[in-house]
Amino acid sequence: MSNLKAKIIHESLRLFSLKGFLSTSMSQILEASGTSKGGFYNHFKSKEELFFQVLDEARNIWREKNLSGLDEIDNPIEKIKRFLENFRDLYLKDAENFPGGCIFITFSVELSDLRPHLSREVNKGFIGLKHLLKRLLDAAKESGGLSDDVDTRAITEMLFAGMLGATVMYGVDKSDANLDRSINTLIDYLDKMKPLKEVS
Amino acid sequence: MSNLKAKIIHESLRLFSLKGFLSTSMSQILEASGTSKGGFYNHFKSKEELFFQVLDEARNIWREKNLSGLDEIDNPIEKIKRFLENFRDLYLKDAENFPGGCIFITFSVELSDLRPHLSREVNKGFIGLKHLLKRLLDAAKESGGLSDDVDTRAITEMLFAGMLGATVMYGVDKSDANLDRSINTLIDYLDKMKPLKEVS
DNA sequence: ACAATAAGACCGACTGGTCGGTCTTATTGT
DNA sequence: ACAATAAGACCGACCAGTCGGTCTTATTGT
Repeated sequence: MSNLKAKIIHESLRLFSLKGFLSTSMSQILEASGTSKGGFYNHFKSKEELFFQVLDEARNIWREKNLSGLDEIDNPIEKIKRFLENFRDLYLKDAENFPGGCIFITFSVELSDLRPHLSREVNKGFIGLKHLLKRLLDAAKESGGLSDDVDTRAITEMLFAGMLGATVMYGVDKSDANLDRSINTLIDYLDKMKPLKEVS
Repeated sequence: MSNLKAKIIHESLRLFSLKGFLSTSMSQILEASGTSKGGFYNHFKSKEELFFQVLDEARNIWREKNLSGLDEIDNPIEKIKRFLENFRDLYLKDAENFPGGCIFITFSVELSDLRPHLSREVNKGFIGLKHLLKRLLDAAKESGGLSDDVDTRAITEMLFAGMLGATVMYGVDKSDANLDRSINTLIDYLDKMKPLKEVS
C-alpha cells in the first residue's frame, strides 16, 4: 500500500473518530493528509469506499488492543477480566488512533438512520463482540467457573451494555476515574457470579 | 406559543432523534412542519436557537415519562426500580417523540467535538441523572435498604453505564428482548445489593 | 548506456447541487 | 389602516466528485 493511501486512512480514522463520517469533509481529509482531490481519488473511488477501509483499519486496531495477551489465558473468566482491562487501559485511552473516542459508536449512532448499509457493517462488530462474551461465559459455566444458576445471556447483555455505556460516558466527561469505576464494577460483578464453594 | 412554533419544535424533535442536529437540514424541518423560511425565522433567530428549544422540550418529555409515579413511592430502591421500568417501557419505546432513539445520546455523540457549547448543555442532563441515582442510592444505604459495605458511587456508574449502553444497543438492534434483559439484569443487580437479613 | 515509451501518482480548477440565513414582498387577521 | 405572519427569491459558503493535465518513476528497445 502506498504511503499516501495509508496516511489518508490513518488521518481519516482520527477525523472520523472526532467528527463522524458525515460531518468530516473531503477538504478536511485532504488537508490532514497533505494531498489533493486528485491524489485522493487515485486511491479511492469514493468517500464511501474510504469508510470501509477505515472501518477495516479500526477493527484491526481494536483487536490488537483488546485481545492482547488473551490467548495466554486459559480460564474463561480470567479471559474476560483481562479483556475488560485491555478495553479500559489500552483501547479507550488510545488517543493516537481514536482521539474522539470509540469510532464504532460514533459511526453507529450517526449512521443508523441515515446510511443503513454503512451502519449495518458497523453493527456486525457489536454482534461479534456479544457472541465472544457469550461463548466465554458459557465456557466458564461449563467448566464450573461460573455458578450453575446464572443466565449467561443476561450477563452478556449486562456486560456489553456496561461497556457501551462506559464508552459513551467516557466520551462525555473524559473522566478516567469514572471509567475505571464502571469497568471495575463490571469485573467485581463477574466475580460475584462465581460459585460460592470456589474461592479463586 | 403559536401553533406553528410548537409544530416546528415537535417535528424537529423527531427529525433530530432520527438524523441528529447537524445532518438535519432546514429544508427537511420546513417540509415536515409545512412552512417556509419566512415562517421559521419569524419564530427562531437561528437553527441553533431551535436546538435549545428542542432540547428543552425533550427534557420535559423525558421527565414526564421517566419520573411518572415516582413520588408515590417512598422506598428509594423501589423508586429506582420503578424508574428503570419507566425508562424501559415508557421512554425508550416512545416512537412518537423519539422515533430514532434517545435524542440526548444522539446529540452528545455527534456534537461533543463539533459543537462543544451545544454538547455541554446536553451533558448537564447526564450529570443530573447521575446525581439523582446517587442520591437515591445513598438514601437507600442510609435507611438500610442497601447493604452497608456497598460503594454507591460505583453502583451509580454501573447503573448509569448500563442504561446508556442498553439505550445505544436498542438503537442498533431494536430488540425489545435484549433491552428487557439488560434492564432486568440491572434491577436484579440492585436486589442483590440488599442486606442479607432483609428479604423484601 | 541511453533514449523512447508507458504507467500512474498527483494537482487544482471546475461542476451541479445543498447548506444556513437574509430580505423583499404578499397575505392575513383585527 | 396596520401589525403579525408567511412566502420564496436570493446570497455566499461549502459539499462530494470529475477531469484535463503535469511530473516522477519504471520499463523497454536498441
